[in-house]
Amino acid sequence: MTPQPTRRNEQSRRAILAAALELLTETGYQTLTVEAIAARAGVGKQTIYRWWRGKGAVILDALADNVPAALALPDTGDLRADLREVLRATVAEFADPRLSATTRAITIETLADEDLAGQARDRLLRPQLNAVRARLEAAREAGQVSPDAPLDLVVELLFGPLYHRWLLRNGPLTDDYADGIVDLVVAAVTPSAGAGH
Amino acid sequence: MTPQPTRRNEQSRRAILAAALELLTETGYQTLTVEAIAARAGVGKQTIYRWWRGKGAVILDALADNVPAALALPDTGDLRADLREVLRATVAEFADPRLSATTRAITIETLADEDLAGQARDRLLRPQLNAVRARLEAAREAGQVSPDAPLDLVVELLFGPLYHRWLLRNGPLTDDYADGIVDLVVAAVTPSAGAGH
DNA sequence: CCGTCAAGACGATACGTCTCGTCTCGCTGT
DNA sequence: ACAGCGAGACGAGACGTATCGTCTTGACGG
Repeated sequence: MTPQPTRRNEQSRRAILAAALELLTETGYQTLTVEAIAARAGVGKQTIYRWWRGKGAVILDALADNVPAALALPDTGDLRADLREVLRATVAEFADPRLSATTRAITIETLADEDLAGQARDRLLRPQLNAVRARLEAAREAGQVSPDAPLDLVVELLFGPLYHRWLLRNGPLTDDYADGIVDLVVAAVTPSAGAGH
Repeated sequence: MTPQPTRRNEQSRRAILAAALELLTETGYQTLTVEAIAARAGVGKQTIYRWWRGKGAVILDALADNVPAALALPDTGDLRADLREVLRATVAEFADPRLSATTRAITIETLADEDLAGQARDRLLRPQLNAVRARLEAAREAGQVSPDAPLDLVVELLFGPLYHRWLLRNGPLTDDYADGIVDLVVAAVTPSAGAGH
């Protein structure tokens, strides 16, 4: 039933993932088919279905391969400036149609397929969120953030509105928008403001 | 080319929308087909394609019919309590598998089809956000919110994290989570805290 | 008034196309 | 020889279009 991974053809695997990424950026996710991936990769369809559950799993694998396991934020000592930089970068990524299409593709798959959601969360989303959380922890130790601020929640407060506006097309994604989010969140967690309940 | 709306059969229209909602809750969005809607409604396929562009448009119409054009939040004078109630209600809706499936369906369609995104935004999302914004304006006039707080952004700060966690399945949706968001946002906009940049 | 009639939406269904995922071939490398 | 491989045939099922005869509607003439 289950194929033996030791006999797997590494060349075919790489060709499939590369072809999937190419076709994704060329034609978009909706029109992407497993047969097209197989043809582009010079591979039989069955080789894809033998190792993946479908096109969603293939694309997730392809995207996850290009994401470093652990990434770190800059730490200039100025929390507001560092957060602005991260959110502005995310805004730029979402505003770029090419990159946006890629991210949107895997998000659709996450919505539709609960099994893939876990992998997408762990391999694509969490590394980004954890990096921001680490920066917030450093700020907390520096006394710039209230000691009892729920940092996981703060991270979601930063990225949640961004994803919300992007996914639901609820407005333009600009640097001013990113800065506005940062200002509000920084105000919420600044010690003098009393972020605790 | 375009059919005349005056000659439209109201019974068929209602039967189609009702059948779409029924099948949506019974079998889910992925397995939902236009042919099944037509069969359940006792209607020809062409009658659906005559008035809608596809199953996404049908479902959007069906959902929008059940949403009041203008809804208002409770105003007890306690901003924090009122916001908690709204976010707790939203959390409950997202946590309920039945209701969640319905909302998720139209969200998928919004992701995939840009034309539908506008309608979904105006008919489903905006009424909810505007109601919260109106409550925030009242709070601002009462001096509970900083005069220069960007209210549209504040609304997104409330709902963004909720949608983010729900769509990407990034954690459990609980009342505590809703309360935590409200506490942070209230801290960000409270006048003494200085929400301005 | 009321019968006639054309326009057009209706239910029903056949049709071709597309994609999916499975299955079946030889072929190849170990 | 055995298991994965490229290639592609195959059935299932959904899509969107086309076409059938029927039914409703509203305008017009007697």
